[in-house]
Amino acid sequence: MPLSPDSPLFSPPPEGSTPCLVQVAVHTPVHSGVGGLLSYTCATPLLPGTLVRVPLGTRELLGVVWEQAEQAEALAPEQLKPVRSVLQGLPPLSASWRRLVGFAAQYYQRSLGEIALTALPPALKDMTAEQLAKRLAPPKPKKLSKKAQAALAAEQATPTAHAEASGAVTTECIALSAEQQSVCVQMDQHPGPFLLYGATGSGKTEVYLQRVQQALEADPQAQALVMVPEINLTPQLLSRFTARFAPLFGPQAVVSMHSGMTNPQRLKNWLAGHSGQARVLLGTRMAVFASLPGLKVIVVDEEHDPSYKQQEGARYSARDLALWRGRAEGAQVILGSATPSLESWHASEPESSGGPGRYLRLHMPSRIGAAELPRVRLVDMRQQPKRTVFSPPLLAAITERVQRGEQALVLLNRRGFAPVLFCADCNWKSDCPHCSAHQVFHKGDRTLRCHHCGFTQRVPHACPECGNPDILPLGKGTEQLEEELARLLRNVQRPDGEPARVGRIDADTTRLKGALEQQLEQVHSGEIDVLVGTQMVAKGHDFRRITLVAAVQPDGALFSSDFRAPERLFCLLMQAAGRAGRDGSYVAAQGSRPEMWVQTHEPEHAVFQALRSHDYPRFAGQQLRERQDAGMPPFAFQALVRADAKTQETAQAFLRAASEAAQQGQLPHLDAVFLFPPIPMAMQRVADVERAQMLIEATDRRALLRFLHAWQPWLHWLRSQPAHKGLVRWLVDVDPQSL
DNA sequence: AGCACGCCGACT
DNA sequence: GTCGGCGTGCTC
Repeated sequence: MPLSPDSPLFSPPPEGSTPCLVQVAVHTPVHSGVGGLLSYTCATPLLPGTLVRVPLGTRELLGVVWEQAEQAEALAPEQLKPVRSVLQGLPPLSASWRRLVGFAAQYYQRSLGEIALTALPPALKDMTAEQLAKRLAPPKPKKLSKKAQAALAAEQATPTAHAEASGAVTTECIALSAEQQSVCVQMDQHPGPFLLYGATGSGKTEVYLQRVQQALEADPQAQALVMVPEINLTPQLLSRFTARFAPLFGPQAVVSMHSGMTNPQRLKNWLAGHSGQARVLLGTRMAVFASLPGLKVIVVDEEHDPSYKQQEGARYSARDLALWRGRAEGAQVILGSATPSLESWHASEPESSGGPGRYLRLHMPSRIGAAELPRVRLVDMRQQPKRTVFSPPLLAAITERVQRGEQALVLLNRRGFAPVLFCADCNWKSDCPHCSAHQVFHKGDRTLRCHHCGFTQRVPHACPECGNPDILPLGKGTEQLEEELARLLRNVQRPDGEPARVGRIDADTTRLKGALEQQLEQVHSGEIDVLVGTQMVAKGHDFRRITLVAAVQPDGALFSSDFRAPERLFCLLMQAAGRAGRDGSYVAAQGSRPEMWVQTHEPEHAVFQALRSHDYPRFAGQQLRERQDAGMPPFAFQALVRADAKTQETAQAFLRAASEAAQQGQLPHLDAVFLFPPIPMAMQRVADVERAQMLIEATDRRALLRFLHAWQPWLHWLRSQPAHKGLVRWLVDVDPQSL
């Protein structure tokens, strides 16, 4: 076929005077007139995925070369500026990475550049081509960090790990339980995605290790992505992965990525993933965007955890993107949880029973090492005197555990001494002047602190309204619980004759770096007998001698207006229960039985009944039926438009106007979406900003997305109107995780 | 979103 | 006389 000059295949002869045109994604928001790809000139053609530095206004920004958009934007040639520099030496970001970014941008209603540039390590942004070249030059082998060495030594000391480390593929299943083996076999025979539904302590991590190892051994280029919900959970999983894989694939094989790292560390690990040097990348939700050219396995541990949803900027769900990425890149996705999200549970309902069967559900019901699930004891607080904090039977149970040398964990999801101070004479309450919330009384440093905006004051000596010197703490926080428990147990002795010791772990006691590790160590070493804590300690930690867990006041979540509150409470309690009796041989040796205590005013509530029978499937089934009847997710799709303003009325007026614009603007799929009226947010005012929201619901996901996309320009336009002057910001949250 | 430009109030 | 408040407007 003859080529004509205007054929797309025609490439002009390399005349020095005819520069090429490149499209570049830079960090600009969708609304700004420069929300899309920007055109620049360049002396030589550049491959898509190449990193460049380009001028924008007075600034010079990092950008990513994107493929040519279908309709080349008509811009006068003299308006175009040349690319300033090209970051040579870095392999271009792959087409699949760009597709992931493109999908996320479109799905979460953000600009390409915003997603692309926040997915890259921040250190890259202010780095010249020369600095990067220097950085890339020597791939010098570095020795293991002390931590990694210690972990390595520990794992090699155990015979099974040693056998596996030196063994070949064929020996890999030796240490696995029958359940783990069966799960691995099924994962061999099915492409996924999988929902690995395994009780806490059933050995899900070992399954992850096996699957990752198998993929890495099968292909020297293969890479794995392992995600955890919280930064606190990375160290222990990292040491386990490093111990297993460093001997097999080298000391650089396992790297991590989370927001607690310094910029140079993050750059280093990102480059390790991008270059293929790192075989396993372990991190928090941000890791889902890592450049991993050989990606073959994706693990999302504790997939139900709300932390996978980013709550500012681009509000993406790392779990959902992991599923998309796995499908797009042919990588096997494993979602793991003891209490799966209802979304995943529904998606894994087999077709044979009328479900969508999109994921394969694999069940591991047994705890490793003969550990049994804790017996659940519900204490009916209606039978207790008012204001009881520790019911006598719970206190007796804790006392008994301590006397036997066992440990107990007491959970209360509220830090500080008391959630509010109160004057009985004039009804004054310690309200935050900037938020619709109380200031919390912290006895330790004698302060009143707002947990929403951070506003802090000294505790007043008398009521600021009427001068009454008797102002009282109302309600209990972890600080007070610790104090009371220490008092109640002051005459209780451990088997060694020492008095019982009470400790506390929450965001206040772990503010300093390394404090959490240190305090966990105090629990492990037995220095502490009773640990009081927030949900921070309910997740993931491997306590060996805790045989009793108590949730003191879990009822609050039952009165939430959020339809997901019962699900979240169930997960939390189930996870907390999982902290009890993890070491089966210890429990057996003690001759005791692990217990989970729940003090509640509504013991007959479905959440507690399901907890008592450890029957997640029944609970999920019942919740899903309710959701289906009410037309809620996962049977409908939601988005939230939020407006922040100086007054609630301004915020709501903006949303009302937006709603009217949608009705009148001939937007696509208007008939397929339902716009609820604007309402104040549950936390209505934060840091002197009033917040309102409007729920959008649709039964068709694509219709919802297209509608939102067409709606955006109207929202931008409205914001610039004089009528909405007081508006501080607006934002769209697709698949909101709390309402 | 940045960042400039620009036009009004209280400081040395 | 300047420093600095943040309101508009532009960026390939």
